[in-house]
Amino acid sequence: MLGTVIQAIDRAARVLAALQGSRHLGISELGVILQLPPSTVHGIVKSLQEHGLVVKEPHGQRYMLGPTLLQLSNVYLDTLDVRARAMRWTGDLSERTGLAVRLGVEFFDQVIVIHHEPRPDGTRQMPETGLTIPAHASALGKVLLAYRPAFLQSLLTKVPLRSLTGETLVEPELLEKALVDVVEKGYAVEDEEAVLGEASVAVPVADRDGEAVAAIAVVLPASQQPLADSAMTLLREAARNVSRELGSPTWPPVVATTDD
Amino acid sequence: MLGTVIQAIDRAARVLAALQGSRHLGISELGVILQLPPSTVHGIVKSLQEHGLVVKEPHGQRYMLGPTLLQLSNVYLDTLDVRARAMRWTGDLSERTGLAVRLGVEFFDQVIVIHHEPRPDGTRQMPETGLTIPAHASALGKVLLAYRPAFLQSLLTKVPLRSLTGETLVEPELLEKALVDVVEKGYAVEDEEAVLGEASVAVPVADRDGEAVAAIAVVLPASQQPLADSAMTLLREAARNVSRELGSPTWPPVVATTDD
DNA sequence: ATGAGTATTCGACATTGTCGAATGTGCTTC
DNA sequence: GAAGCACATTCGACAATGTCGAATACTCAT
Repeated sequence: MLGTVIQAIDRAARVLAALQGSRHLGISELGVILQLPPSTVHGIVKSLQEHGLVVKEPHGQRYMLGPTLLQLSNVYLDTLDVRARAMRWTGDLSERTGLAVRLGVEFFDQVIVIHHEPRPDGTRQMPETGLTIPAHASALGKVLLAYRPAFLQSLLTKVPLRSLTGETLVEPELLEKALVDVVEKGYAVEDEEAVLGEASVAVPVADRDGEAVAAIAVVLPASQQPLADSAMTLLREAARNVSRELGSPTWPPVVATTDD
Repeated sequence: MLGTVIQAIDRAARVLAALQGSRHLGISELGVILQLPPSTVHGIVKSLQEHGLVVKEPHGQRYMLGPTLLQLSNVYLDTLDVRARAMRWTGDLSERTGLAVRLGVEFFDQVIVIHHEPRPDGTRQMPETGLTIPAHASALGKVLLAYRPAFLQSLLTKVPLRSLTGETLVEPELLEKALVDVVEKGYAVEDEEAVLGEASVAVPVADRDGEAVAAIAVVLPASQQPLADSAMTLLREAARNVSRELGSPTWPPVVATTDD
């Protein structure tokens, strides 16, 4: 059925995606973005509104995403076995390294953070759960690309790769070379490729098939590169512990075969 | 158009709602829940899957909610003016009271937490953003019911009201009486109505129309009722500060007229 | 109050979604 | 490994639904 989706549902999802991008949009604006007549867009938006998936903004005519998405996403997070098992270990990791920790999974050509432990220094930090980062520009993403060749293949159908900073690897050949390195070393480094001034190191989490299904990263200021050996050890231990709880026979994982 | 939604989109939303309830469901199970043939359900699910709104579980045939919901909900939270403005004040409130704080808005017959400040005592607490609570069983909800009569009217079309604990108010007359009290006092109390052992006190947040659009609650153990006067003052100040930033001409808000 | 821009309603009809039948897949048991 | 059962997925006919242009209503700025 892939390739033959229900058009009305596809269009509804594209309305949500447009609102994700631009936040507040009127019917006519959505029509322009989606290349659809206003009356068609109106029908879609009203149908989504009925379920709280979109709402009209409080003082105007434009629409925005709605609260049902928040409720559903809470359930999504609750359903993730890897997240539930990682909570304790990522918490420990953050406490013992003094660093923020991210747990990420594959999300189209990106990685999405499904759990975030802020730096345990008492400062106020923006919650990161739900943030998406291009896979090739993040340590989390590079780990998943390295251990999941199908993910890399899928990504490479979408060249040109986006450049976030001057440090982002956008040449496919350079990226592939870097990913070989990741598998050899068992971890990936991100050095200002996604966010200036920010570095991170990520390692894979393996499931019961022994394949990488997630990645754990610690985040540090770029000026404090490279990561201390002690933190590296704690990072690897956390990932190994999560992997063991998921039933993984081995750690680090095997590189998945591409003909899954 | 309310009442004449696009059926395919309505069905897609109902698939999401079914997965919200039961977490993991196969096509046949969804068919039973939705009263639709498996092949129809399959088309819907595949269309949602294309956009990451549902995924197949890692080792099985059943489906679950997908990561796109997390990304979209992050944007939803980011879009909320009241939340952006409340972040600082709820943070202060939590610090100064030593209590957990919730910011909630109306969500069908419930209230949904759009921001959560954990108790600032360094203990690990479950994140509550995205949690929904029946409106009549929570201080947050009772404030909104009291100041937004249309919300109460909508709720009362859905009797019988659900009982969560032996303390929950389920008689419409008792609830309405309690809500009159809320407006007189300017705050609502929740005393083990939603969760045994848990109490909270909530006050309204007003927007530029001078109407309640959200509520802020502090959460305390039921054994520590009633809330200290000092904390009560801090709670009211936080709500007033958020309201002022939203452009409210007055605080506490007026009770909205029912013919909005 | 007026006008422009936009949202919403309405209804004809073509296209799309639906759904029953057939086929394929996965899992359990022997 | 084979068989059987439960369930998922594919296929295609056709009816119902979604689409979209025209008309109407609403909102906002001047």
